[in-house]
Amino acid sequence: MQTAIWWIRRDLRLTDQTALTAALQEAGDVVPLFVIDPALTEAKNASPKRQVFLQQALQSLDGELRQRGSRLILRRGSPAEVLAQVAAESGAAAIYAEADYSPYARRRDAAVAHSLPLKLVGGPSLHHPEAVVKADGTPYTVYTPYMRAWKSQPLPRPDSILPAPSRIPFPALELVSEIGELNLPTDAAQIFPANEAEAQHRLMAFAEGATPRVFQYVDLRNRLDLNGTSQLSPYLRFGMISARQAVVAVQVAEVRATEGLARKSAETWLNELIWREFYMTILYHFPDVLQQSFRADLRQIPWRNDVQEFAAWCEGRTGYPIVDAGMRQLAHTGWMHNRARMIVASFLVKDLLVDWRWGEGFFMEHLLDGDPAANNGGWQWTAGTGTDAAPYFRIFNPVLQGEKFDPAGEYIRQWVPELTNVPDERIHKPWEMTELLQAEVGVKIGRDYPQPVVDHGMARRRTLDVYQMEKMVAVQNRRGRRG
DNA sequence: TGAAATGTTGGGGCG
DNA sequence: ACGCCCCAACATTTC
Repeated sequence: MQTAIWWIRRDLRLTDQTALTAALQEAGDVVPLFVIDPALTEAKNASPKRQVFLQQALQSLDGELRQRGSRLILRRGSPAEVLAQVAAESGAAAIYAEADYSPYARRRDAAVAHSLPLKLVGGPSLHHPEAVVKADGTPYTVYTPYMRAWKSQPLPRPDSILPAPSRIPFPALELVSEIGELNLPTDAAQIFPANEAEAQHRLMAFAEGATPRVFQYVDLRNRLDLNGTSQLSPYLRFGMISARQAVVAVQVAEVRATEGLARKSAETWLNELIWREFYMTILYHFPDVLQQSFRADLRQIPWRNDVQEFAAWCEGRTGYPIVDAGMRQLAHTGWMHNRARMIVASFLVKDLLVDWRWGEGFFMEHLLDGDPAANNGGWQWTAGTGTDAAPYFRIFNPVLQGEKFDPAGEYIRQWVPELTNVPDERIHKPWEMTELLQAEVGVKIGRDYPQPVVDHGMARRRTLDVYQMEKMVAVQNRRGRRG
């Protein structure tokens, strides 16, 4: 009987588990291994929240494995060393893992493959970053043509989703595992329970059934006060469902949709999954975007980087209720509605003129779904510095965004409770309340809730000036170098 | 997956 | 009855 290692990274599931399936097919016994890698846990912008989520998911996965005659081997250390050690201890002839395309992951895997028989199978996206490229082999840098090419590739059949194996033979060996030593907070009222069953359940609740929520996605997805999105991002991030499963589920839903709006809704959600793969592809082909703006003409913006204003943003006390609600939702739950992400990001970059990389880092420290490709893509989009980015002059007005997407102020009242009694007409601009009204509703602006950290109208004109100047300078520099 | 500034139109008040 | 003005409502342009 041959033994193989199933090296688990960001694919913490047993359903549609191509790497595990390959290991089971090629060898009889399988050692499921997760390596806690100090290069990740001690990296800049590492996230304690995400670490807890991960460790809970590992504990849950260990339980699932035990029901199938296996168990999770958890070790700490450099992956290359740990893998060599476990291979020696178990006599494993091969290591199977789902591919991972981040720059660090590719370096790490290349180093492992240099000395060990590593076989990468499948990946966190449906299509490999090299599979969806232009006719001349170069990558797409604009979303829409990428999306069309993505959809023109062969898509999985619903019956191609692999069921979770019922038995996973483990070699007759004693292998040390640190899984029992995890010291986890037991917070029963978690918003994102970290286990595969929860992920599968959420996908089902969102995309299956007679009238699945995905059929209303177009109408509700931007509403901050309603539960219109799938809230699957942490689970996709850690592969507790596969991208293939999500795509198959939404395709099936789309076929079943009888009316146009339902079909369009399913299509819109699929497009969001494709944005995820678009940004993975961008990072794969342009790893430099983690260091600097994709667009060369916007690399020298004179950011203000006011540390006190940045702190006000981080802590949800900018004085703009919709911004503060988003930031507090993030701090409290490790997740933020996507519309809120755009609003708070626009505010940080375009109202406060803080370097988008500061915001990117903060999000990485707090988001359960924090992923370098998607997070970087989103921030560069907002800053107008990225691929297919928002134009520099697109600046969100936090009051109008609030009025549009949280019309009754319910999202604000949930996360900024000090404003609970502010009337709807003032909930998005509480600083306009008269002294009398402030006294009536028990909120003195400047004492109980902050004065706006900056005037939006002034900030908007300031940013337009700065970006315009920056583009002019870039054009002149190009001329200067040429002539 | 914006918002503000500017332009146009047309109804109604008014002398 | 007519012309003038105001301005809301909508459209277009600009950032």
